[in-house]
Amino acid sequence: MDLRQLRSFAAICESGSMNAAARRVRCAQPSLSAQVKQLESELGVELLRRQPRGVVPTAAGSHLYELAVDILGRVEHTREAMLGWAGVLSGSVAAGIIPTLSKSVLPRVLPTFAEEFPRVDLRIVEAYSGTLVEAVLAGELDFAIVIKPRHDSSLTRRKLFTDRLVVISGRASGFKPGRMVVLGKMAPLNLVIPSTRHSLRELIERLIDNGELAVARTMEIDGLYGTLQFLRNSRWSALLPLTTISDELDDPRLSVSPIRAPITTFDYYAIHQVRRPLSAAAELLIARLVAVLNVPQALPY
Amino acid sequence: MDLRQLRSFAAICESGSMNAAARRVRCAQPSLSAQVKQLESELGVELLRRQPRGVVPTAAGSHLYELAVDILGRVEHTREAMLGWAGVLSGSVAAGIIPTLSKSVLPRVLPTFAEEFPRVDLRIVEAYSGTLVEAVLAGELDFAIVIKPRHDSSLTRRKLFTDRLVVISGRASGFKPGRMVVLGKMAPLNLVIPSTRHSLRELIERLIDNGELAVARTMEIDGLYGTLQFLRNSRWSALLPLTTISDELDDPRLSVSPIRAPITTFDYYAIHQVRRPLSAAAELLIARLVAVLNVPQALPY
DNA sequence: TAAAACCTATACTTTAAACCTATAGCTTAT
DNA sequence: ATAAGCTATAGGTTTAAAGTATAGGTTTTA
Repeated sequence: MDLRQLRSFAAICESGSMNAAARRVRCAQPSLSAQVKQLESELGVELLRRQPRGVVPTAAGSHLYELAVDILGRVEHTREAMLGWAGVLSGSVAAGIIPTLSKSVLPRVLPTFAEEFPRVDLRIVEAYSGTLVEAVLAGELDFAIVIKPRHDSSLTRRKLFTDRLVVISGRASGFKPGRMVVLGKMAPLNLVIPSTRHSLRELIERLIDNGELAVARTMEIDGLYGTLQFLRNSRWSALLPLTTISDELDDPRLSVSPIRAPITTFDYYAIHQVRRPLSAAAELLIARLVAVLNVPQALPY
Repeated sequence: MDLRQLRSFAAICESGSMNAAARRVRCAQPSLSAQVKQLESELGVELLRRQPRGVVPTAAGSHLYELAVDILGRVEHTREAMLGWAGVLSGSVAAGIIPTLSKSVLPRVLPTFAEEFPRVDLRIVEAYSGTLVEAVLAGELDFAIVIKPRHDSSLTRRKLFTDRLVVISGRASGFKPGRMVVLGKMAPLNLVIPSTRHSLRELIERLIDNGELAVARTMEIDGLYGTLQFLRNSRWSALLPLTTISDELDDPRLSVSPIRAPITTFDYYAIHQVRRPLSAAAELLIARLVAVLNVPQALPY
């Protein structure tokens, strides 16, 4: 009987399926199958009832789950007690982050964080909000930072930061950098918009539908780098979060225009499972991210 | 952090030395060295202070020891709970037994025991009392069955059975099988005696010194099979426990004579560490041994 | 009713880690 | 001063775990 076996077994019980648990524990499904089989062989008891839709713990399996959770908790407590002895922040953090934020924020946070806390095992997943929410719910991520968290009773949400959209265009389009604009008074734009998987797509579409933003043509491009590269060489524009393009503010081939009206702000939220409180390391990582977000994004004009 | 590492670390703390712990855990010493090193590296704390005479746990090491013992105990409890679910006796038993008993008793107990309890991991060590006591004290054996346990406050002793010496001789010596004898009235014997490592040597020497047994010549032979083979082909005799030679009672080349006087009885004791109570499996093994010992050794004459 | 999707179990290969032997380096007894 | 005892390191071997591919079976869908 091994800690790894107990961890796997607990994950299977909590996931209700070996496949889901395999994704969560980040290993191949046959490994879990073999581990459970080994456990059952060693203990001489059937632990899981294999069913077409997954697995269900037997009475013995449920009992083992209770005991295993207790043991695993104590092991974790022991590890933290020992690491606390040395005054070292430790643990593992699996965080999800939307591409919008990852481009500008991660490079400013991760290097120092990783160097400052070498015993913290970091895993960063970049994906769209929907994917991240699923991953958090499946237990694959400790937390995620998203824009529009869907309401779920098993999720805790915490507002981190309010961002604003800006108009970013190629210089060829003739916009004067730093000049505040009122969307409704602009000439119809050639607008690059993200795919529907992107949370901001909805916000942008609403502006257009409400007549607050006139568009001549639209083009759907997914991927920030591709969008920016296209803008640099064209007369097209895009609506992007200020945070996202903070590195491009002084790019001579781009023009960034803050929006005076209408209100185009939106919020970033951290979400995590209610039943899985964030570790100290995770809290600290969030704090670092927020700190970088709060650095004033003064337009340098 | 692994259960194996915790087990090794606990054994090292209890042994006070990696070498002693290696013998106890039954592995090579470098393995333990590597495990501790790995543990220290992972936890970022020095756990053991290496000293010339062994190792001493640091403050962090002592704390880890407490936590590890708790965890290991719960793991053991979990295993037993699961095995109890299936109604299977299990565990591992390391038993020491003196050659005097092993020859006649083990063959009658071990086969059925091993078959009846397939999940019990058996280890039987055959050695003289002194060696066995040391092994029990070192934690290498769960218990041992010996004749004259030396008094030690950390050992628990339990009387199992009272045995008696008999005179066993080659038929050529002219003794009538089954005829009870009074040692003092016998003609001087050519007597085979065991080495001083043997617990019964002292008892036999006392008989001689007290004049209760007259000997013409003595010969020291260690090893039961050698002694019996020699007796079969000579006019020599030996004083052996009745239990030991119960299989030779109807050997036509040997003659066994019970002793009427003086008292030549002695006792077998089970010993184990006070701080390590016997497992259910160990208790059962002892019970089986006693049961076989108590089978009446009626002389078939 | 047939096919597609999903889940678990097995066979086989590859990769990783743990173990063992031998030995060096050091300290304490004899 | 030499021998004995303890821990640490190096190198080679072996065992065990993980991964890929796939078979077998059940439910859902077209």
